[in-house]
Amino acid sequence: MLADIDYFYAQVEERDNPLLKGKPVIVCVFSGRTEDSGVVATANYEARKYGVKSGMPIALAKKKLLKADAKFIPMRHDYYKTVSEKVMAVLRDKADAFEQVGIDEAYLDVSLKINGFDDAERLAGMIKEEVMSKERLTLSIGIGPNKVIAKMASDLSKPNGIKAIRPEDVVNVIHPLPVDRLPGVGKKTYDRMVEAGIATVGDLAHFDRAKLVNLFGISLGNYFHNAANGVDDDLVHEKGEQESISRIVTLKEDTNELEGVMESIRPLCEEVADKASKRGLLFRSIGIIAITKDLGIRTRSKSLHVATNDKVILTKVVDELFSKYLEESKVKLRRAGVLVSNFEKKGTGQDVLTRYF
DNA sequence: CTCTGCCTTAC
DNA sequence: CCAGGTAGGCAGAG
Repeated sequence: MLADIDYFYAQVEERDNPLLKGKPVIVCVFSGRTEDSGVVATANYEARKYGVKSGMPIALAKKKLLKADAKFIPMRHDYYKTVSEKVMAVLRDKADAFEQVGIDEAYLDVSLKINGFDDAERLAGMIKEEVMSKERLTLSIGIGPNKVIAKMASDLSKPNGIKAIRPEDVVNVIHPLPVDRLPGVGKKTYDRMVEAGIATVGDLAHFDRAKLVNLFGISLGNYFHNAANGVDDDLVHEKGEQESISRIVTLKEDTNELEGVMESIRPLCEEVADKASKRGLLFRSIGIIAITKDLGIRTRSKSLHVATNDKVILTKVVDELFSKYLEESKVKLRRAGVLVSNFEKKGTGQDVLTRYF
């Protein structure tokens, strides 16, 4: 199963404020640069009727909703996180294997506790009821013989639905769909596929596997071929440790000056170092993220010889990386960020003083 | 094989 | 008109 909380952030806001019911609700990330700068995180279905979508500039969403009584609400990420944890606890409890994906989705392997797809549909209904009674939230649940099919089934069931795709129906259900409904096919890949004459999932299924590998690489090429044929042997497994920690901000104004950037960046170095320390992690790679005024993304990074979590070292390396970057680049920066990765668990890595004893 | 930089997806 | 955080793959250079 793939269980997905419907229009999550906006649904939580509706739940907590009945006055919002029936109105377009848009949960926004305001960047603080101007009154309306920022993007839409989630919109409820009322707002979607007007063409409002996740990732859209808030200013554009407001334009589309000029004549509607729409509510624009600032995102409360920490709160949604705690709500998510409660829902996930219910879901995890129902599965033999569990894999959370993002804040509002999870795969549940329930093969061992059900007997056939009818039974799985009953279980999905019980899960939805339990989440409704405990958290007052609706879910959509897709059921299939593997993860890709379960995911596609959940998309077809939204909102507040249950849909099972049985093995014997897989091909008939997915082959007519446009190829970008296959998970992993985004805008860029879709354009390339259309260029190659692939418009539907069925087209993709019948496309030569070797050619797909040529076009998209060995890993993606084989994934596309198998998935389009309803085949996916990816296991449902609990995610491992986090592999990177990053923070990024929008600058007050576009700039090309080191001090202007570092002013905004230094607090982020602190936060990142603190977060690593809190988790008992030492990082060996330090990176910067630069987003130019035309929204292009540049990154620079550097690996250290010895892992650290020292914010002074972090800040100094970040300063050097930005200094070097700003010398090379001409375009002004709109946003800037810090990333650390290549973690070692504190205490298990090499200890310079004691290692040789 | 490692490091680096970039691309792409997705929530 | 434009956030923020994380993952994973690929390619080129060393």
